[in-house]
Parts: sequence; structure tokens; C-alpha cells
Amino acid sequence: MITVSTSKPEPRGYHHGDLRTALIDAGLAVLEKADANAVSLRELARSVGVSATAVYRHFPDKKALLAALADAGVARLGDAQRIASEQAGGGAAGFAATGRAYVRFALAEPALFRLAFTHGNHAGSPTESSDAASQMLRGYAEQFGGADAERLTLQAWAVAHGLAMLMLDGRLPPDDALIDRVLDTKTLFPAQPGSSSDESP
Amino acid sequence: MITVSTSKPEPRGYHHGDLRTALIDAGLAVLEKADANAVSLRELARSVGVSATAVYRHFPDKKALLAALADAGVARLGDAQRIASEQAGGGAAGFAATGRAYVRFALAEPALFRLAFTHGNHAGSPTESSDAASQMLRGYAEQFGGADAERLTLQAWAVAHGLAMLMLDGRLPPDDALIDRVLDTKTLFPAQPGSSSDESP
DNA sequence: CTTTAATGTTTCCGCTGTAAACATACAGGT
DNA sequence: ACCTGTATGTTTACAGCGGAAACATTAAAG
Repeated sequence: MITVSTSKPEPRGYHHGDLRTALIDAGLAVLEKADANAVSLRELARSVGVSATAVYRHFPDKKALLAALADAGVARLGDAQRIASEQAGGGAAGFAATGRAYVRFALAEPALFRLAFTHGNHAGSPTESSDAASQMLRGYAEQFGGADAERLTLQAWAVAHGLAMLMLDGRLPPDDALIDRVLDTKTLFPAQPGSSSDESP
Repeated sequence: MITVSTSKPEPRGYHHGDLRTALIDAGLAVLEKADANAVSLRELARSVGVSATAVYRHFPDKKALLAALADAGVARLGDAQRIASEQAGGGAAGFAATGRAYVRFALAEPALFRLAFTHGNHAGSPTESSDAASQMLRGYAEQFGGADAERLTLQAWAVAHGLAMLMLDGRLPPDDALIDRVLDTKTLFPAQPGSSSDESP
């Protein structure tokens, strides 16, 4: 009954218990304090108390491990956005909150965000993003934009993503008020808000 | 009075002639075909015909070499934008062309663009970007936006940067028409164009 | 022609990702 | 209970990396 990984998958099982999840947890922990190429297979294995090559029983190579970490990042981002959207009560306010949550998540988890989005760590086809966050954004865009839904989707995503990256890379100060100003839907998408849902709860 | 940089610095001089520029050129060449962490000190040295540690006579460490490459990237991007702006004849058309040039440059030189913008490779203070491109953008924004110049600057930069990154990372198809649609200033900044300059030549 | 500073080389170290051969422990059929 | 197959983990080995230290050479200045 030894404590084994970050959560508690009950150290039953073969040799380790649940190496795969333990490695991912360890990886996420590293990404809290350092960027992605500071993630070392050997260090992860070490921190989990296992030989370096044991990792290869669960991931074909390092790329696969990083991809798994990236997936975890995408999932967390989606959660953050859904929660923000719900707390804002949906509608135009929810739409705006979704964008702010995107950037705030990037600032809160820079290495994870970067890993999730950078350099081809994506699964499906480019255009049809199937993750929860993309679908939510598309939903808002259709709700507001009508025929221009696609353009609205892309522009909103691009502004938020661009702002996030510029702040992450130190080209813009990671200022919360700045986020609000740049992502202000009233000026960016003046025609849309308030066309099919209330906005003042 | 000797031709020094990109092509053939005439192998005169001390031991090598101009190792520093040769290394940078070699680095830029690598970045044409692979991403930044495929740039290896040893490989660069090898390709220039010099021992690995000779590099340290010109750069304190690898980070410094990459920073130099990043600077070269920023300069090239600035050139591309200035040219695009001039070819469009300035004004509102020039403003729009500047944005498109930004994204097109990113697609044409993905590794270089990434290196130039990613992960803290910037010199001065965050807000006051002193490079040519930033100043040009600010100029356009003041020309059009008046009091809202700063917001306009940031939003324009963010959309372009975000679109570039999303295309680079495979989340959006690198489609030229898509660039035009997303960066359409008429819908993104409907109030601004045509306030102090003509727009339909 | 000597001195000196700039430039390049050799050798070394610990780290990395990963391939190959070997060891162990669990699960199911007998 | 025992054997056996398969999943899991270990040992050992290799080449490549960034970089520190000591040494060698070259160009330039006196």
C-alpha cells in the first residue's frame, strides 16, 4: 500500500501499478515549471522510480509521450473554457468569456498550452477540429454570425490564439485588463452580440 | 570593403574568414528545411568545416546563436512587410497587405518565423517593440484609429499572429484565400479604413 | 621580430533517446 | 498446484548532443 502516483490509482497490478498514467502525471508536473523540451524521458522515468527504457512499454517513442501530454492539455483547456462559458451564463457573455478563458489558460499553463498547440501535435484533419472547445466556439459563431459563422469562428479563434501566443512569448505584457481590451467583442464583432440570446443576466 | 555575408565571403582572413556569419548562414539554411531544435551546434560547425567548440569564440552558448538567427528572422519579416506595404501603395490597402505579408512569411519560413517569435527570443522591453514592422503597424493604426490606435494595433497584430500560428501548427489549412478572408479589414475593422487616405485605386 | 590578443583544436564529461537481450511477474489452461 | 505465454520492467550498450578546460595557431601591433 505505497503511495505511487499523483492521484491514487491504487498500486495494484503488475510491477508498477499504472506506469502510463504515472508518467503522464510526472510529465504534467514538469510542464508546470519548465517548457516542453525540458521534459526528459529519463528524468520522467527516474521520478517515477522506474528504469529509462520501461517507458517504451507504454509509448513507442518520446514523441508519443509528448503527444499524450498534449492531449491532456487540450482536454484541460476545453474544461476551462466550458466552465467559463457556463459561469458567464452562455450567450454573448459566454462567447466573450470563452475567449478570455483561452488566453488565461495559456498564461496559467504556458508550457502545456504551447505543447498542445505547437508544431503539429494535433490528431484529426486540420479543418474539422473535433475537440470540445472548437465545437463550442463554432456553436457560438452559428448562434451569432449566421451566414458569416465560419469567418467569425476563425477570426475569434485567431485573435484569442494570437494574443495568447504574443503574451506567452513576451511580446505583450500578460495583463488581464489587456486581455479584456483586445478581446472586446463589442468592438471586434460589433454587429453580432445580442441577436438571438440575452446578454444581461 | 569585402562582401561578407550570405554567399561567398572570400576565404581570406584569419582562420576561417568570417565564422560568425558563416554559422548564421548555415543556421538559416538548416531552418529552411527543419525546425529550430534540429539545429545542432556540432552540425553547424561541421557544415562550415570547423571544430564544434570553435562556435564558442563567437557565441557564448547555443541560446545566443539561436537568438542571432531569430534576429535575422525578424529583419527578414520586416523587409517582407515593408515591401508588401509599398507595393500596395500604402493607406488602407497597405495596412491590409502588411497583415497578409506577415502570415505569408510565416508560411514561407515556418521554422524561422517560429524561432523569431517563440519562447522569449526578444530583446527589448515587451511593450515597446522597436523593430521596423511594429513601428509600421503602429503608424497605420494611428493613421486610421485615432484614439483607439493602440487597441487597433494590438487586435490587428493578434489576428495576424494567431492566424499564422494556427496555420503553422496545422490547425488551419495554409490556404491563401483563407488568409484574405480572415484578415479582411472591411469586416474586422469596419469603421477605420478610409478616414485619412483613399482606399480604391 | 617579439609580444599579445583573437581565433580554432583536442580532449573530456555527463546528459540524452533508444535498440537488444535478458529478467520477472501475472493470468489462464491443464 | 503446475506449466506456459504475454505483459511488463531491467541491464547494457551506443551514438549524438552541449559545453568546460587546456592547448595550438594565426594575425596584427609594438
